[in-house]
Amino acid sequence: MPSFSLQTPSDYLLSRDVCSYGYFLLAPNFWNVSEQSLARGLLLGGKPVGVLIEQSGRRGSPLRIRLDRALAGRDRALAEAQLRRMLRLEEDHSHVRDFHKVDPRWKRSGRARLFRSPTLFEDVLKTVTSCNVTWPGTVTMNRRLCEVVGKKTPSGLLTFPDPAALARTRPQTLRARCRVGYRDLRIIELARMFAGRAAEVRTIEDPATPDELLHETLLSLPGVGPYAAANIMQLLGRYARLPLDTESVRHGKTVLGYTGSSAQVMRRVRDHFAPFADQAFRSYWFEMWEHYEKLQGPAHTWERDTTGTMFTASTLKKLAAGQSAPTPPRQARK
DNA sequence: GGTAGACCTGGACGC
DNA sequence: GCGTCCAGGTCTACC
Repeated sequence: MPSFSLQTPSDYLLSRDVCSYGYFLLAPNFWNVSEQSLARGLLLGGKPVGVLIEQSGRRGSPLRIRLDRALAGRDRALAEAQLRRMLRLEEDHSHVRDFHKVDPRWKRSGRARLFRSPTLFEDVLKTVTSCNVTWPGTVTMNRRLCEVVGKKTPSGLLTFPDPAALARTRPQTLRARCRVGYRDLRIIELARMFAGRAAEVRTIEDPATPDELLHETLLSLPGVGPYAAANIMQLLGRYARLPLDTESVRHGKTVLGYTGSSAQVMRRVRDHFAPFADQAFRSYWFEMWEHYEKLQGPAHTWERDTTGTMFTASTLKKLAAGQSAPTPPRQARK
């Protein structure tokens, strides 16, 4: 099996830094709990390749990337760039230290990096498929998008659909087979914008774009409102805005002890994290993540098809109340 | 600028 | 097993 190694920042820990955001539970990602490794397909110039990512030994040790087909120079560079994006390998130790200076609560565990997708397009689609739907619905939509529009690698792993393929897909197919509902036309429009590298996409991808303009541009995308725009911003490494949703209200009420209407609780949550300034999202997120781990155990022990499907409001409510969790649904959080 | 209602799916619940 | 209710963020129409 062809393989190569990838250097990591001195504090990098695969199990902690992958299992840090719910997208690690969404297809085509597959976190193998017993092996503590991540497998998925990547698309390199339209051609699929399966990758298996492992880290043996201590934090900061290099990653071993096993491939299910050999890669030539350019494809190898493309694969490496996608893996670096997904694993946030550009966020080095000094970057992590900056966050821990603002919020020292996470210094001991070392939490700072948030898992994301190999491409911005996949991050945008994963965000759009997490809106106005419960978590099991997001899980289903991503799995079916990969099964129906994604490609199979030589070893049978799946890739996330590329924009060009999704742009060619009929809305009825997305609705009937991928269960995306009314999101069908919005997803196709997004795919067209990314496939055609629309001006909006170039603005969003440009690291020099100021936060305000980035936010406005994201809001102009189909299917992207205030929650999705703020979430895509954190996925781009802009942590000042909070993607406030019903989970924020639940966190505000159950963990922070706030009372009042949803709008009032949301305002208090936003004000609570305002002192963390441009690190607000990470403080907010790791507080919520710690709460999930208290209820479900460490994230690196969550199986995609069982624990990973259980993040529904009612399950969390029951778990928080100390009741036993119900049997998980057949199919396999943010 | 603020608000009400439609959009669609699937889980929960009652019978 | 079936029917009904409800959760979930975005978008449009309307005031």
